[in-house]
Amino acid sequence: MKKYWLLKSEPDTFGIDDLKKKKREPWTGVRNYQARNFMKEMKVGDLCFFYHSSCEIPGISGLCKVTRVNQVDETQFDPRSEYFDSKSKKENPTWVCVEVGFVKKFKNLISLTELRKEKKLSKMTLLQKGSRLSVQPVKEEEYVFITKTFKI
DNA sequence: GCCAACGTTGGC
DNA sequence: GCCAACGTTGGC
Repeated sequence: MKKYWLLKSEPDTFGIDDLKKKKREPWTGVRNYQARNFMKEMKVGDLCFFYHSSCEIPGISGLCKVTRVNQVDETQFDPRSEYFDSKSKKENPTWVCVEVGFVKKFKNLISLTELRKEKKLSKMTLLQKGSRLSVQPVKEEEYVFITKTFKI
């Protein structure tokens, strides 16, 4: 059963255009257990909305798909990385991630403001008050509604 | 195990 | 840059 997800990224650091250029990218830098656990649930072929956060117009910028699962996030072992984790052991890495591949960039970014206008999306995790998870599940109905409602 | 203090996220 | 909401840390 294919599942749907949403991944947040700051476009100034790594946006949909960067993924388009690189084609594939390991989703490193997640340092929240709940977010990591969702990545552990992902299967190859699952689709993920690519969300731009902390920027001028936050919103969903495109689509990507899971291309590899259970990847070790190497940044946890790099002392120069901002994601370095001194407590993580090579033989049992704390942080694992998935690799994602570019699928498409939406013709128009679906802004957070537009998403909030949709009553059918009111239960969406992204739109809940105080929701900061950088990796979150998206219900199939939500995925279908969004891809049908907006010109992507 | 509680909880205050601190750090981070992310919209505005 | 502000600040609300949430997560983590560490003393007790």
